[in-house]
Amino acid sequence: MPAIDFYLLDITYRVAENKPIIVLFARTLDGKRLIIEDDTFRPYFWIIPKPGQLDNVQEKLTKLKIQNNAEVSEISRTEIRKKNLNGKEVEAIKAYTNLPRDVPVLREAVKVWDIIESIHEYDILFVNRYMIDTSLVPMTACTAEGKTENNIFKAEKIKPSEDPQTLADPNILSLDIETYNPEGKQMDMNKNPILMIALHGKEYKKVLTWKRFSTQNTYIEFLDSEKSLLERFVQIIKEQNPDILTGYYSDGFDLPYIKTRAEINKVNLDIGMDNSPLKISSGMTIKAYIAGIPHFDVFRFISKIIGRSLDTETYGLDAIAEEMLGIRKQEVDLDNLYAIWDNNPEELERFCTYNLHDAFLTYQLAVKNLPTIVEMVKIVGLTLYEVNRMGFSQLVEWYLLKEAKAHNQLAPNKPSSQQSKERLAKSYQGAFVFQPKPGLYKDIMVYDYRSLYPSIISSHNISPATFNCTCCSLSAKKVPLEGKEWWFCEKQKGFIPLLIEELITRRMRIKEILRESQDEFLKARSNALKLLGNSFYGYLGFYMSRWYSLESASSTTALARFYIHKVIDGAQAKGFEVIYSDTDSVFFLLKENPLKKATDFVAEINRDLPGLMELEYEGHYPAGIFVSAKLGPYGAKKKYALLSEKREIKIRGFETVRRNWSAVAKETQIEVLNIILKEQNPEKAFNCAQAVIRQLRERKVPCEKVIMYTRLQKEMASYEAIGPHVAAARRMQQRGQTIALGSLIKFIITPGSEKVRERVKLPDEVQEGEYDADYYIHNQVVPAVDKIFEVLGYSRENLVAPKDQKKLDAWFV
DNA sequence: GAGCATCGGGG
DNA sequence: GTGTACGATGCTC
Repeated sequence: MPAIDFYLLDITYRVAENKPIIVLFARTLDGKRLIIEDDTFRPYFWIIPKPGQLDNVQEKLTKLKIQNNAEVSEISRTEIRKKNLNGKEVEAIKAYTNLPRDVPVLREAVKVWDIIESIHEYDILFVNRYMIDTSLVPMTACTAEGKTENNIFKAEKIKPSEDPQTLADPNILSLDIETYNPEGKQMDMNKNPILMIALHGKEYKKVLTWKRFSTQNTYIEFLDSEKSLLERFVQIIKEQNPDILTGYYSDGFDLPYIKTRAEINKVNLDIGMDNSPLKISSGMTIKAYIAGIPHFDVFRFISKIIGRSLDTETYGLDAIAEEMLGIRKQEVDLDNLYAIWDNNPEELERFCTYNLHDAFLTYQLAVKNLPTIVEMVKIVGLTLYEVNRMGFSQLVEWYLLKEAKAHNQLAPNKPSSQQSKERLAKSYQGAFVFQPKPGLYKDIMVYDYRSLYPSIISSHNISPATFNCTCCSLSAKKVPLEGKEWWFCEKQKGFIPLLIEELITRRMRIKEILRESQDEFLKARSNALKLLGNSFYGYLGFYMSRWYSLESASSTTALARFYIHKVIDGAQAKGFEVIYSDTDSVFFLLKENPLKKATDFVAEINRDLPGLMELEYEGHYPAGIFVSAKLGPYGAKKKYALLSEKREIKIRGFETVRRNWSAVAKETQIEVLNIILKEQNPEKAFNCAQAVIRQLRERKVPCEKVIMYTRLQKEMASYEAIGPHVAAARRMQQRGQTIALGSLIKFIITPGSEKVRERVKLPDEVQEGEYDADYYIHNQVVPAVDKIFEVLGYSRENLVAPKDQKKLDAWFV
């Protein structure tokens, strides 16, 4: 029988003659598009009868028939299987139906029978069920046997290839649109047309627009209407034939916009590989699907998965591209695009450049993030489209569902709404954070537990199935939680701890290889394994989880507290001064102790740790500063700055660095920390801060350093309190600029005796030196550094009104 | 302070 | 479509 090798890109199904037919969208190894159909797979779900009712249930199932208008739902076939459900062996009936849609109908009918215990896996989408049961892995090579009919390969057998290579160098095409928008942030796709569409591929650049102007740019192509622009867009997608289509928030903006405009202009958007149209599904989250072309929304992936490991707090394209690529967006005044479109089309070129640049950034971000998402696809076993739209808990859940099949486990059900409410109402104790003592320290040793939560779950066999097992009730060690008699099985490894152990050891092996050679794909795999492994703990305590277990989640944190205390107490007993600890890390001072004493101590801790748990050396920091909290004499948690051996400053939690403070405040803070930590010269740092204050007073600070930035949080009309930024926004409106929710407001506070809001001016309205020195001193520079100097014994008054400086005998505590 | 509502991203 | 979102933040009572 003819066989064919292919990369699987996407999957859907259709119904013909009361049979479901799986449709696989693939790319052959030589780059051609291919549709494969498999009509051998049938929907099913599981029923567990009550004890002694197996035959009764089975017989009743065979007779079950639900008539709904012309449609009849029935169980076509049953099988009896021994399965495992949360640690218990059960006899379950596998009930097949004709069509996927029969499953919910029949489940409703069976649900009320009093001879059944429970029903399982009735809500797993048909195509996902297919992916799990066949073990096919998207983006990697698969093999099908069968024959070609009418350009469609009819598969009889289908499986992963012997050597399942990953699709290398896929053809990615990114898109970005610009729209007519006279109302600022408020957008109306039913009213306002698309003005431009930019497309960017590896060797492809194009901007389509429908107003002519003279240009030398060959990538700009003029059309004569929005309708022809959209038609040309469809044509280009078909010509370029991308393996992946990407955009930035294209789920929620670009593609829905294109869809709406295509409907208004009566343009056929049949860009699916089966000629089906672009589908926009608007539930609570809007999604854009194209059959056969995985749609990769970079924003979705970053905001759900990658974002938390980035420094940026906003997920706008500009901030993300700057952090991940080191390239920013082009600056244009988008608020005026509509006016220029109407009145000055000769000025449109820079908007086309801007449009293309956004598509370029998106393309680069897609290339950069694809390896990680592809590794996730390979672990979880669902399509890129699906994985792209999942959060951490869903990734874990689908991974568990896939592995459940392989381990003969039945999946527990999702909670009912009643159950989720009950789960939401419960909480438990989290991580331990050591209250730091404010101070400037030297020779700080930092150790942390490697993958603390995952390694606890694995090493202590934590899972719903192993919780308070009957076999170990007397012998097992209890979880260190007061008032609880909790333990986890010590005889039989649980399904979840087994998987997490696998993830950890797989990652350890990869990291071993990575020590020798830097390989981007192995790095991505390591990253994907880490992200997934770290999500198990959260998953166990997440109220929507199938394998939810509050006992497991709270035992994990209880053990984490136990193990971190072990290090804190042990270090103190050895004579080290512990200055800080948060969740999985401990900071202590070396003082006069030799380094060997610290390494010996840590080796001793490691000897007693079970399983995969390990306390690792994180670093030695020659200097570090911990500042005090807003209130009281104790130190602020999660707020410190360290100097590494490589003489790099590591700042945590100083909010002024991140927020939209003026440059003069930010720069002063960083400079002060640098001098204190690198030169260990508080006096010089103090003088530096005083010098800045003096320069402010003498109006020598350039205006660009005193500009403040705020993004409008509300529509202008809804502001009751007129803060400086609202006053600035009003000024901008008076000058004819369109201001709405989200507009970036730049302003400067100028001198005078009126209220602050009456002294707000826009950057281009002020002369050099025209700023309110007192305002910048007291509201910007001083708050940015006063906590730092407080630690050093300088008071706020010293800083602002320079007199003789206080002399400190010892800078280091 | 709990409970409800909105927002994010995009032009 | 064998599915329904999520976590942070602000506003109101």
